[in-house]
Amino acid sequence: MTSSAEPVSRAERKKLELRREIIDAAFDCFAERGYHATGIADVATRLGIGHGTFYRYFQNKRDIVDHVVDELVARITGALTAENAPDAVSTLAEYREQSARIGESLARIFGEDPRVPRLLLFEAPGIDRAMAERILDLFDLAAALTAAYLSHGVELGYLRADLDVDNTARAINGMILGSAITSLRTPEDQRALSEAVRRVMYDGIAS
Amino acid sequence: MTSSAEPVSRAERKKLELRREIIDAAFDCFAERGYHATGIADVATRLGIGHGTFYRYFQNKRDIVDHVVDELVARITGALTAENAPDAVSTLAEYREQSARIGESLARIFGEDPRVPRLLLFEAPGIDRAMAERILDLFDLAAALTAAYLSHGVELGYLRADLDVDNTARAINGMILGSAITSLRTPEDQRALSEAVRRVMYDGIAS
DNA sequence: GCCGAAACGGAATCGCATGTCAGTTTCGGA
DNA sequence: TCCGAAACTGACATGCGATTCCGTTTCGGC
Repeated sequence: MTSSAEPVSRAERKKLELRREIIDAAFDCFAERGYHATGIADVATRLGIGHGTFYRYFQNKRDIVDHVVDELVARITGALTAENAPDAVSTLAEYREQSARIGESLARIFGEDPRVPRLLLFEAPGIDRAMAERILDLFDLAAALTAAYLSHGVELGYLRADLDVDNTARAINGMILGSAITSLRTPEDQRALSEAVRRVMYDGIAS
Repeated sequence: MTSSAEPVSRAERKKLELRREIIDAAFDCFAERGYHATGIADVATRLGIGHGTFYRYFQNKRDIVDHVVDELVARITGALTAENAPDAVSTLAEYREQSARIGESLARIFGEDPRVPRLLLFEAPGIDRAMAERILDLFDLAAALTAAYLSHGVELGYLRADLDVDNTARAINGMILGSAITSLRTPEDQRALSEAVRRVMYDGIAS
């Protein structure tokens, strides 16, 4: 279920492996020096390959940044949805636990590796209109998930009946976004920050 | 008190005027097409001047974006501090009013003109390390102001005594940031969104 | 070991935006 | 009206980085 047809040939595997290494190297470069400041040659040099080789794996510079972002988006949506269906819980305690769990994994993805917020929030939006839209789509997706989560809480009676789920979802996601950005400078007190977020949230939305 | 020495000569005034028009045109271009996608020639053409003239007013491309950002930062810090000293209020009602007022003016700056969030949040961070730092500095400044504001509320007893002012300030600013980003796609329900933010805030932090 | 195909590398190409500069125009004062 | 200074202009020089392309190397099968 992970992938349709596993490549068997030895060469095939090597190829896929290099392809992956290129994506990783590009991620590094883009996050460190910025998209516009890194040349294809930089990415190639980092791997010790000729930069002509790059073009055997990707169409062009724009192409690869899409793949890099694909990966990050997949990682994030994975964390957001994995075993975290909004209707998987049915007690208040479980509900809070789940929210803590989601917060944890998001904080891990964004907080443990500063390259992630730096690329997604700082570099990507300035690349292109299309890329900016992708990032906004990601925000919308997150907002929709959070809203579904809140809706469920309202239905179960854990949250205020008059809660404006859509806008509150955006507000909450904004707090998380703020945490991610803060983590760029202050990777330390991630814990205290997410505690503050949760505190604002729950003392605010609990019925 | 606005400026030290007013230029008198007719020519001087013309010069300053053009200088301003260049900044405005650059702002337009950078926000619409993006910093990297706009050339000096684009800015010049928009004003109907030769692009060589541009260099009589600004050192280079990097120079002007700094001036554009200067202006926006000034506008924002102005809104944040003008007649909004955290200790200017002494009743809960006034306190809420002030928070509403600050929220209003921020929402106006960011919401009324999508170029502002687009440039500050989407374009600027990807220009440069230095520019990214400037944006982070702006966040830090805002966090400090919000924190001071919260501290005052705690002292007066309006807010929870155990409030983690610094981190809560970041969380709150995150909500505002989220609103600004949302406004890029949905300029309509700005009202409902800021109401949701205030609701989360007050029902969360009031003692 | 030999061969053909596929992968690789990096010199060469190409386009483009920045920044310069020398000729031209504008303008204020005499 | 004339003059010199300052402002303006856009053709040009430059540099840089993305992409191409072809000679070279590697590799798997025989």
